[in-house]
Amino acid sequence: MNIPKANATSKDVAKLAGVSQSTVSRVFLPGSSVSEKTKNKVFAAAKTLNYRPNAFARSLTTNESKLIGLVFPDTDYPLHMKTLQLISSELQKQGYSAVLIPWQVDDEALHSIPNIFQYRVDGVIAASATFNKSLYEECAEFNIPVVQFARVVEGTRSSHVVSDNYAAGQTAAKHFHNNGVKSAIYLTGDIPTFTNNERKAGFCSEFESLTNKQAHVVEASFDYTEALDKIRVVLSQVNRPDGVFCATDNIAMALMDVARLEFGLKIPDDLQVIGFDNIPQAEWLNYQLSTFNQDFKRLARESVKIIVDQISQNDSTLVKLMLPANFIERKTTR
Amino acid sequence: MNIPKANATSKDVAKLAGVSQSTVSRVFLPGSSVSEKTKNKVFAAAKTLNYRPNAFARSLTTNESKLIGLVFPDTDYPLHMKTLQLISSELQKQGYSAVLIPWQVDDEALHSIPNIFQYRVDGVIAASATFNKSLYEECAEFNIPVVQFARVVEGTRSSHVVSDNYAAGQTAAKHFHNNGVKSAIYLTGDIPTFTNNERKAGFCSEFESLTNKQAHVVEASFDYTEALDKIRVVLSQVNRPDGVFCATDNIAMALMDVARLEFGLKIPDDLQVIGFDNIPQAEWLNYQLSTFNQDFKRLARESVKIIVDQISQNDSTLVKLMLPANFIERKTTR
DNA sequence: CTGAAAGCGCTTACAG
DNA sequence: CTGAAAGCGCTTACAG
Repeated sequence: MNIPKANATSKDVAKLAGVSQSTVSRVFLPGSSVSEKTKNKVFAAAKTLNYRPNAFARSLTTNESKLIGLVFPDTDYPLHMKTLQLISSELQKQGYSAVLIPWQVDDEALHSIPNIFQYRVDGVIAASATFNKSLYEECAEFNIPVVQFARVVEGTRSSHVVSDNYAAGQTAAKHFHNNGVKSAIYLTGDIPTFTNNERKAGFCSEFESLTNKQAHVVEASFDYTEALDKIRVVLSQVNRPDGVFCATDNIAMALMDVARLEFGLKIPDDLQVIGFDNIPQAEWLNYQLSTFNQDFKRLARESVKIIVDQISQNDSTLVKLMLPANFIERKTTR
Repeated sequence: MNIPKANATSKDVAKLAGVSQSTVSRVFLPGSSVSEKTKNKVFAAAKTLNYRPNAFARSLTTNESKLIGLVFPDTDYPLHMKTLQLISSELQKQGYSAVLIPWQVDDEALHSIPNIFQYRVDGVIAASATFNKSLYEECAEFNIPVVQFARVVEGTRSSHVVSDNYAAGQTAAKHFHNNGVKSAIYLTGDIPTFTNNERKAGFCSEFESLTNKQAHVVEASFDYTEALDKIRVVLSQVNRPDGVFCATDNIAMALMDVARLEFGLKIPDDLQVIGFDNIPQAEWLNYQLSTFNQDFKRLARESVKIIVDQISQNDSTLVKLMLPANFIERKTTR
């Protein structure tokens, strides 16, 4: 076995196959007119030399990189990995690859962005809710389409694919009402996001219109440990709530732990809980949390579709999709 | 405000600044000799035109892409996101960007790899334990260095940075012995990995040499739900174990849930549990799991350092690092 | 269907 | 310190 040259070029392949370099190029371009015979010769030569077209050289002439920038969150939420997984493999199906744009909120933002734009990504998928707007401006400046995944940063104009958070909030309120909840609260984290606000608004307005009572909003934290103290305050109140809709499953679990372990409350008898996200822990024996499931697979597919369409058709139409989030009833509601 | 041209080139900048194109190029190359004066002229022009050097064109001449392929796991384990985060920002500090190589175990493997090699990544960091060897072979063929992060695929020759799993296993055994555990088992998942085997070996051999009793190994699943039944079998045994070292925190939590909720066992009184990974849930009120913490930050830093060194010095020395994993004692051990 | 040639936007010896 | 020119490995009109 002879060792193939580390990096064969189309020229090398051409020489070995006895054709011109442009012919080799055509062979690797889908839809070009090449005879079966030369095609086979070229493939054979390419195989011998272990040839792969150089994507950089291609980008230089075609002016598209087939690279999508992926802005991803800096938190450790159990779902994000799956998200990345889905987006990235969906991208691959369409012939694109994903370049990571890590986004640290507390970073000297100016540094990481320019870096990434040296690679001329064809588009950006943003799966982070908490980053600032400079990225959007930067993209606009370079005419790079961006689609927001499962969230929308306020004050930005871009396509997005999200779950219908408002409707989810309404559904939660209806369930509480049907299950006899008298005093409800919306327990949320400290960072306001658009999708979270939607959930809150849907929940509060629906609960009020149904019961004529106001659902209070309590701001704790998206971090389990940091949320604990606020939760203790809530459960110590004289008129303790008997129904809590939580902004995330994570918060819901903090609530359940404190309620059961420190206040000796029974769930759902003394307290009904609904979460949001359907993280893996939601179906654990100890939690069995009623929650909302987002269709991440479809969210991924749709956001990739949008970005690819915008790139290939050079169409800057803003697309905003809102997919239903399904209520999963488990054991924390009656 | 005038709209800057979407994609200014060094030529455009040169014209505006009144210098040659090569001078512009030098200005953006660290360590080139350019006078302060022309440097400023060029920077000004670049700013006006919103110029960014085109990384693809650069790659074409320098023959390095400043891109690192990142193979990441297909599971939803809570730690992986943090891992990605750390590696990717560490990479950024060194002037590299990360391209995602999603790895589906059940994929027509041949399809996704070649795709990625069209981008000529300078190196690969593999953070997935379960993928097959073709990637390694592919990398070898193209002379691309790879370093394995926190795991090692058996039968591959490549650098790696891992925690000292054997020592962790020993530590767990010592703790059990000191705490009076009489009957110990190692509870693991279904997919054998090198690091997991190390943990098991360290635990079993140490427990035996300490107590003269054998520690049994039970194979359940890395998936919470799938692990449940095997756990029920274990706890139903006549001589139920009083100490279980789990391959992951995830399994440990499945064990705790079943033990407490279905068998009414008290932890740590009736059963002592040690996990591995220190996932966020380990410090939740309901678990307070004693476990081992891997220094992911350092693992990330070291693996990036190795890959960058190998690239820049074109040095193919295999580096194998083994960092200590710290035992975090919480409430599931006495 | 195929080849020769120009060009994509850089870097890098080579002169000066 | 600076400029003119070659070259990196492709794609893409343009001829034939």
